[in-house]
Amino acid sequence: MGNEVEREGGGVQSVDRALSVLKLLARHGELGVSELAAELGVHRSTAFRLVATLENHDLVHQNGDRGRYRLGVGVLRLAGATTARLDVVQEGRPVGSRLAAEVGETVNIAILDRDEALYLDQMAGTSALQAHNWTGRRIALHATSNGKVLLAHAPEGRFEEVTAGRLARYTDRTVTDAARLREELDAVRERGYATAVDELEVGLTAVAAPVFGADGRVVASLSASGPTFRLAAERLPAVADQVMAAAVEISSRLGWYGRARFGQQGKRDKS
Amino acid sequence: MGNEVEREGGGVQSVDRALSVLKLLARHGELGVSELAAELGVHRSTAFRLVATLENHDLVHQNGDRGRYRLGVGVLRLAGATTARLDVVQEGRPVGSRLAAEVGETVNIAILDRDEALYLDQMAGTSALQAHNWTGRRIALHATSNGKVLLAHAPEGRFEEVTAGRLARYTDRTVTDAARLREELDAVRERGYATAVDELEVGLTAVAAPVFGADGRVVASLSASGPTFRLAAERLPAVADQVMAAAVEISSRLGWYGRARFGQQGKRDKS
DNA sequence: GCATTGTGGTGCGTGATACGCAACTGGAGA
DNA sequence: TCTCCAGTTGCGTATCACGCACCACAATGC
Repeated sequence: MGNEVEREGGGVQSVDRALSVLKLLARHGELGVSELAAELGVHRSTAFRLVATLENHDLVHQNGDRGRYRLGVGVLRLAGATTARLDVVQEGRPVGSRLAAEVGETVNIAILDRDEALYLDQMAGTSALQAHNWTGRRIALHATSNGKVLLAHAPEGRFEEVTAGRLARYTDRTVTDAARLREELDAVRERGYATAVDELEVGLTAVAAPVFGADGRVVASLSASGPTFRLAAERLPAVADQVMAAAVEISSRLGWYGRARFGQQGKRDKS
Repeated sequence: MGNEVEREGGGVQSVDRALSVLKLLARHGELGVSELAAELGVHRSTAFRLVATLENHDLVHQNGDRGRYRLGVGVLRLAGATTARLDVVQEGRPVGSRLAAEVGETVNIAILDRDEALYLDQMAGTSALQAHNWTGRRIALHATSNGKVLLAHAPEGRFEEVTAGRLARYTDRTVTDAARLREELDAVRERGYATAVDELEVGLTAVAAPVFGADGRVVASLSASGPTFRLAAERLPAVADQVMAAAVEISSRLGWYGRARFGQQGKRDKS
């Protein structure tokens, strides 16, 4: 066949196409059979059978009787199972909850997803003011403490990708200069934690530390965040110590036996 | 047409199998190629190619180099797009936020997902104590105000399914008697709202009202919830009015022009 | 240490199957 | 009413996904 479209997915053709349908729907929100067919480069009937199969599994949902298609609740069911099964979340939740109770602030767990931070779980603190819930959100890497931690430990090259375009400015304290960001990331690796004060939102401060997997690579970031007036500059180092300790404990639960670089010996998890 | 009514997945076979893989992983958490092949009733190589295709789209993730498979972050990406695109969430968020500000309590939007309530979105209230975030959670129908609303307006037969087994008890005020639950659901249809006081968790009170779609059926439930001492019995009717008004506004945004069909039980064909 | 058993992973030929075609249906404008 | 364009569906055929056989590697047993 002549115009072979760059076989991005590889593997089983029809499955590949079906998953592409999901991605297209994620991007465009709502598409008709003909539009999908055009995007995939297949006949309308083929596209129809793909969405019909997806619909049988509740992964897409049709508007009205002969309407267009959009993503369905089956996706949400899968997502619930995904976060519940992810090691980081499973191991991180009890530790994170304790940390939230200790510092009295909201605790988040985030992972690196492409060029953004993906927030997986959130544990509410005890204090009055609570941040908006971030679970499932994806936020730029340069404006949050979690993002800085993840970017600081990301595979080489990611930094260049992120800083290739312009860095979005959220407040007047957002770091938008690539050189300054690089310096800060160096400091993050050095100290073992990152901070973000009024950088994503005025009045919001956060501290984050890396969580290591069994292979020693950073798999997630753990943060505590709250209003800047409660997380004042002089309190940050102390909070950072608590966050780092919690992050190390999660790491050890994930099978990380690496060196205790930050002066904290992780408790060993049997099994 | 017609001979194959039973084909569970129907449609494209390989896609059907791939989606079954996702469901199996959701249920079991972690499976190897051979286990998947056994579950699907196909050859190992076939199962392998399916997961490989899924992996190319980040929907599954392999543990280690030759390890087992589990659901991947691609699912979370899709889920983010799903909730963002769902009509109920899109139309409900502004209204829900305003409601949260008005009553000062946490507002949730939930839909009926099989025999559970699926919480789609949450808008934080202004008050001190904030409930834990429920977005993405799935909770039993008989113990929350949202669940009661959804169950009260669910297709006939759902009630029997839910009450077929034993109803889980969460607190000593949880309704675990099917007959009493049925009475309460009748009242919910009558009044147009549901309440749950200390039924899921001691100290937690909620009020919920139905959201109607363009076709007049209940598509979601809107609730306000907070600590019982703030949502005392004498305040509940007033809060319920606010919640119902907000629910009606969302309904009208969804194209619902009818009047609330409170007390309508017409769809019943009991035999 | 070597065989054994099991796993994930891979070329290859072939027949089931998923595809494109074309005709159908039903709603929306003109 | 006609036309147009969308989502569907029956059908024959060539494609492509399947099972087979086999490989590489790890973890067992002896």
